[in-house]
Amino acid sequence: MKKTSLSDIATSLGVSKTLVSFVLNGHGNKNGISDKTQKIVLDKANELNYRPNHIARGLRLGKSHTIGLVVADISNKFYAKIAKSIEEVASKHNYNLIFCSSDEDPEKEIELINMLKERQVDGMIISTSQKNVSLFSKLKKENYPFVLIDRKLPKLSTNFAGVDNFSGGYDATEQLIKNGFKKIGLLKISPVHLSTIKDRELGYRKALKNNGIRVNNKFIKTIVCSDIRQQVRDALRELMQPPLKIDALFSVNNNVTVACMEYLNEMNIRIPQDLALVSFDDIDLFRFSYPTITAIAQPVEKIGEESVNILLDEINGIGRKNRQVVLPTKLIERRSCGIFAKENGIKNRIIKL
Amino acid sequence: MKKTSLSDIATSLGVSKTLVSFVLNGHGNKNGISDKTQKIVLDKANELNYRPNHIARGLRLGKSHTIGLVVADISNKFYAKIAKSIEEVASKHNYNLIFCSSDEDPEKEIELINMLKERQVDGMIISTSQKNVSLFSKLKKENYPFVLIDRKLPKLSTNFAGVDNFSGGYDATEQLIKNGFKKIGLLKISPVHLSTIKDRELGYRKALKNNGIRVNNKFIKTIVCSDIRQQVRDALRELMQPPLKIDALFSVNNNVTVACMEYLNEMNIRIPQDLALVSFDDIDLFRFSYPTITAIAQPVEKIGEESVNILLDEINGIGRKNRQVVLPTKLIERRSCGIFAKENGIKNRIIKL
DNA sequence: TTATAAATCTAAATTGATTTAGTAAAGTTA
DNA sequence: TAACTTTACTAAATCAATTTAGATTTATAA
Repeated sequence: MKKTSLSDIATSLGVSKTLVSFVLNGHGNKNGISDKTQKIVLDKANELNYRPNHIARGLRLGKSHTIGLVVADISNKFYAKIAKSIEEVASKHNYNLIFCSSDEDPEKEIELINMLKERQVDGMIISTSQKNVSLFSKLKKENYPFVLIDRKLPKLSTNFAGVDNFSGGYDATEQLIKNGFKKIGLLKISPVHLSTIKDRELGYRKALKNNGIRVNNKFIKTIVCSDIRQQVRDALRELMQPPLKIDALFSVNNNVTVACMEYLNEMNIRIPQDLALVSFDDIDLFRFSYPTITAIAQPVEKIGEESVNILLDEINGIGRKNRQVVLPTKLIERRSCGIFAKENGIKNRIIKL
Repeated sequence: MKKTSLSDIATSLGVSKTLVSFVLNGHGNKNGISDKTQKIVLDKANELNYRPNHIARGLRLGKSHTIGLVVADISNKFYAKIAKSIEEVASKHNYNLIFCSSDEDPEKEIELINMLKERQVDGMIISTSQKNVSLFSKLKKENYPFVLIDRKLPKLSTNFAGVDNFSGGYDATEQLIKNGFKKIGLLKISPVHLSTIKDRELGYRKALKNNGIRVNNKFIKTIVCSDIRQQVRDALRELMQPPLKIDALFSVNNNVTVACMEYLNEMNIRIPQDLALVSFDDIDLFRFSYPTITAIAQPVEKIGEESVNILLDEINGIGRKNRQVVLPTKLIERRSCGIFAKENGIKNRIIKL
């Protein structure tokens, strides 16, 4: 059963393709096609179960009505949720999504973006792993519409949708300080050049400083994202033993946090009695884990929504260039940050189950 | 900066498009293009930063090198993981993915499949919500390559990749029986016509029967998927009160299980002391929750992998039709099913933290 | 009755790549 | 040197739609 094309309809009715195209696109009246003819065409299209060939139309119009989405890691629930929200909003506007994951590999990201260009996507939404600005300054020069999400490039002005990571890092750290902790470690994740990681660390440093605590650089460890499990083990081992002996930890990434929980559980190190914990990114697991985990929540749906809106505006030539939407984060207080510390005194932290 | 096309290269070198096409597709030698000319073309393509227009090529070749993926619910971690694995395997074969979620709506599913056809995807991978067989028998008649995943249609022979849900349901139930429970409830999820749900229930029934326990239909409740939270509450309330008073529960869906945990926690009903629990689908959360949750794990990566392989084989006209890959499930034993029941006697179930 | 306007409809170009069926020129052989 | 082969290349059709510029036909007005 061959697919029905415009010409099939035209031929079978003995009219021109032009006429059929006009009618099916709703331009019949505008082009003075009689109502009778319009009905005949519509009926025939229906009868033959006509479906327009989107590729042919795309070629002719130079538009694919498709958005490319490149996330850094689709297995991360944070990005999965953003992807879902982007898909939803895009499909409301009749745009489709081609989605891909760069797996934090800048080279793969470049390849993916080239692939998406070959596929003539109308625009892209990207959470970049690039250190260098060149990929995106080129894209800007080519006038290719794109929006960065989550991570921004400090040296380049682009469209952006994400959160205020500095405040997030600040709030997380301050919560621990408020609860009486002073020796607060920081686990960040490589690549360290990412704006998100950097800003969260700056927030951490500022919070300590504002509360009269000296930053100890030995308390700050970097986890390489390809080997989270092992590196978290090593880092925690060092951080928790003398001479460092931290009593609280701020983890800037949910995958790192989960690895921490795994290790701590294995070692019978109690949260928060032996080590208090605050994580960036609020994932489902943190509500149900033992103990529940205090986290900095990001408005994921909102980020997805805004990014699509900005992109579609740019595609349609509406609005200004280089729009930056920076959304607030929210601290979700749970058990892991030692919320009972104050009541019971630091020496004798107790939590209720 | 306009994009470079084949003609641009041809014109700027004063040769034909044919020649350029031959060279860039590696058919230069086959078509007797001299090495010198080939080099000139390659260099020029490089200089002009030529990228083939995938849409134009797709139109000409009648192939888009794109696979459409329709899942029932992308926010379900189970499908998210399958999607990731499919994307990975597909991209290895140079295929891209357009992914969409039907949100368990059969009408939306039909629309999505039509949309994917308009976009000329070379094939589709679908976890269907259809009750009716007609959509897919039509697709078969049209010779459109597709593979069903997770859920199959008992009345239609198609390509399929998924697990043995009957055994999964059987194992889950038997585990509870082994641990001394006799009043075992079942929470299934609507729409109930889905093969997965049906088979899991059959497994549950068979396990009870084989162990000499009469099936009590009042122990079986259906949760409507659009209102999981409330319906789980109502169902559990009824199941746990006299006269039913179940002591164990088999939940056939991870979202339902999470809702159960939430409710039980709220009500201070202890797992497994007051209610033992086994869930279908092993998600991260179950490893870290309090208590940890016994679950029937599905080989998600494998399902994704197999589905792509079957689809690409069909697209390339290799292999037989209607291939069915049924993979085994695996019971992951954790705390929630009362693993200490036997040691301590049923009257005095104790778990260690 | 003829010019003009309005109402309907169409031929052909276009989009960017692939591919079939060639051509032209140079080289080889009888 | 005519006939053939080989080498190196190209014109034009094709895919399925959209759209510009115009062609008919009919109706209206002078």
